[in-house]
Amino acid sequence: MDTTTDRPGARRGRPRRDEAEGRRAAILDAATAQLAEHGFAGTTIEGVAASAGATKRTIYSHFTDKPGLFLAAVERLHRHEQEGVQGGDDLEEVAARIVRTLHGDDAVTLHRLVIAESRQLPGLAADFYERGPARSVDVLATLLAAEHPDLDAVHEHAEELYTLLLGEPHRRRLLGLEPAPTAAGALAHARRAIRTVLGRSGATPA
Amino acid sequence: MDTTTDRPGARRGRPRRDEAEGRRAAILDAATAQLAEHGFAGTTIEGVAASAGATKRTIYSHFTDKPGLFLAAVERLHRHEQEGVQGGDDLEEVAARIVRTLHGDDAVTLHRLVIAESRQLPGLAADFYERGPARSVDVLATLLAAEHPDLDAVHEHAEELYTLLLGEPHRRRLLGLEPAPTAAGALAHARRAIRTVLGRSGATPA
DNA sequence: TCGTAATGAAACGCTGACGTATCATTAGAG
DNA sequence: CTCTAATGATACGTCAGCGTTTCATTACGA
Repeated sequence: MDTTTDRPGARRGRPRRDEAEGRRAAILDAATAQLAEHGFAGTTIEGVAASAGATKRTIYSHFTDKPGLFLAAVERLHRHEQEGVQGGDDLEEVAARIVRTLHGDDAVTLHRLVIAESRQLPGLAADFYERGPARSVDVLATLLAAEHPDLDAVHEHAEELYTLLLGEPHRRRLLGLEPAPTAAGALAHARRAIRTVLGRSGATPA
Repeated sequence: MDTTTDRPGARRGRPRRDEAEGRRAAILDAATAQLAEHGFAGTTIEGVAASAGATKRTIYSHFTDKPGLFLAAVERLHRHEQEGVQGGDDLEEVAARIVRTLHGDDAVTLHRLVIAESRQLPGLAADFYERGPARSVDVLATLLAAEHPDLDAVHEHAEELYTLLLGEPHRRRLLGLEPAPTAAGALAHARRAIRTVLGRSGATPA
């Protein structure tokens, strides 16, 4: 259930260097889990503290207040996703990696969280879209243009491709209705999406 | 700002028949707005009461408790969406109506709300998917099969079509980044999605 | 070696929200 | 006409959670 649950007999006093680093990460882990499960309003600092084996004292000294903790957790998820969607050379390979990354637990959690709080924090939603979907579409557009030089409306095709790379499986992931796909499933999904967008005929295979 | 904000000099005592009906609807309107904006945990009964021009007394007598109010609001949104996605005869016409309905404020609010609370209420998420996306996919599959008899893997094509009918515009709607499309925009979007799924060539136009 | 920084443990004040109860008032039913 | 049901206005008890503070304790830096 909870891997980092309570640690009742924690030593008191100033922690060692390595402990301090791990502590901060443990707090963010616990915060991410709580935020994903209960949303911002439903998450309690004491719950995070208990789950991370820390105390409110430590959390406040690291993150100032509740919004600070929330933003730090979201920022970390952002970085994870961006690392998983970096460009490559082969369209099919990149598409498959996008499928795997975006259907993973971290990306789905981030996506769900940003949607849930989008009314409260419109800036966060805009930032998410720019750094996430919009950036992925750009990556796909570049590869599409390279592999299919005579394709028109490249950006629109790239957007359709991105939409299909998520598709209903991703919606069901957002709703918590099914687990992440396997690597093989992700590749098959990516191939199918590419074929659909390129018009089944394969339009000018490079 | 708020159309139904406070009504300080409301008459006391038992309301007339028509008043009682309108009151219940006003409470659900206010609850829906608050839930969409702040989520379940962030919504307060007193806030709903103030916004609806009612009192907690009335709300509790109608809906028992906070979850009861939440479920009633979600149920009403569900019915609205289902009314807007009923079957028709023409694929293009039905697809365009799906685009218009699902990009509308009510459907987007419902979608966002269910995603936000999906961890807390998995049953709600499953119910939403069955009554919403899954049902729409079935409607589309029936029309696809009728208009394109030699199309294979009809259900998979219908699912792709549904995904494209939402697409990135719908994701941006969920994130609150853009307004609902116009009727003309929805029709163009539907046509483009159909063309993409049918392979651009138009595959056996009926 | 010694002072300082960072933490644990625990308690505190405060605010806000849920759900209930009381009293006054008015529409509807018999 | 009388009695009841449903509401407004208001206050209340209770509890949870935020952010702070105090004291004890331990690693780190000069």
